[in-house]
Amino acid sequence: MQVLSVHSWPQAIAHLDADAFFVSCEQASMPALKGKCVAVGKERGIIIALSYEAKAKGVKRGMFVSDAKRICPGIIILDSNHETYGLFSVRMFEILKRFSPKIEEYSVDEAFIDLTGLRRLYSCSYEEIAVKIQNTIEQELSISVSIGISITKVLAKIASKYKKPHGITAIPGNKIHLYLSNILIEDVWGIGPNTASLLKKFDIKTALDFALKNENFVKKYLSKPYIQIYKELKGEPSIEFIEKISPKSISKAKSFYPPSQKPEDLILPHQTMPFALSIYSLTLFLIMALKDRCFLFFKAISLAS
DNA sequence: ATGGGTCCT
DNA sequence: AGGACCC
Repeated sequence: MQVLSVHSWPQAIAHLDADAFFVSCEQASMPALKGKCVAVGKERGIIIALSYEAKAKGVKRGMFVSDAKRICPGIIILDSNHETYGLFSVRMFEILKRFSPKIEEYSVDEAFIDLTGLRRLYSCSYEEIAVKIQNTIEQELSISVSIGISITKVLAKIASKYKKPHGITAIPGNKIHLYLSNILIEDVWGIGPNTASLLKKFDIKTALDFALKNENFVKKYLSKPYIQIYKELKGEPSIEFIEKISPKSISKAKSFYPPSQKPEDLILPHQTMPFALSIYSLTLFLIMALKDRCFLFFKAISLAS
């Protein structure tokens, strides 16, 4: 089997993914819930997050609460509390910033951490730095995380998912092929159902099958994002590391049931009022928040159907 | 499933 | 504007 990259660590990118984040936050706030079947999503009647104990009983995300209770009697269903999750998230990123100045906040519960060159500072391997990060978050926040380390973002993503929950997986450049052969093409970050089925027509079933194609093939059939993924799978960094997440737009959208046919439909039904109010409060919020940044302006406040 | 995003063509 | 993909 051929080697995709000869160097072990030309750079070291970690991807951190919290385990069952929303439920972990609830369990950290209410320790009596630890080790139990717990889910979040009571208010809408649909499960949006669940503990590993509940997953083991076959409860799935998107399930009706009523079905979850049937499959898993005794499951504790909680209202979601996004403000709390946001606070845990902020504290988690604060911890990460103690380990490296270069952090990408990818979502509430995910981050990329550039660890390149930090082995000397910590006098240990990249994998051991990841263990220190994992332990610190565990001790200070009572949140369990999984961490993957490799030489590109796409490979770090694969690594963090490789062992979960509470896993640490390091994929050095000279061992990429050993891991990619176990990864289905549809499980690669950025490869959705459409692209996966296209690639399967060319007999590409695993991430390794894709990485071993020649570049001309990839350029012939696929667009830019997929060429980047292809390069990253081979160990060549192509996706930019984004240190600051500043939203380019803020919007509020809602669908109407039944679909609106005429302008009055958007005004008359009383259930559209909360939407009108939220647009109004969003506008007020933006005016307050952007007051002293005169280069920002409203391009559109839209109603979507 | 749904709602909020990004990037690319 | 529409498509594909992400969490």
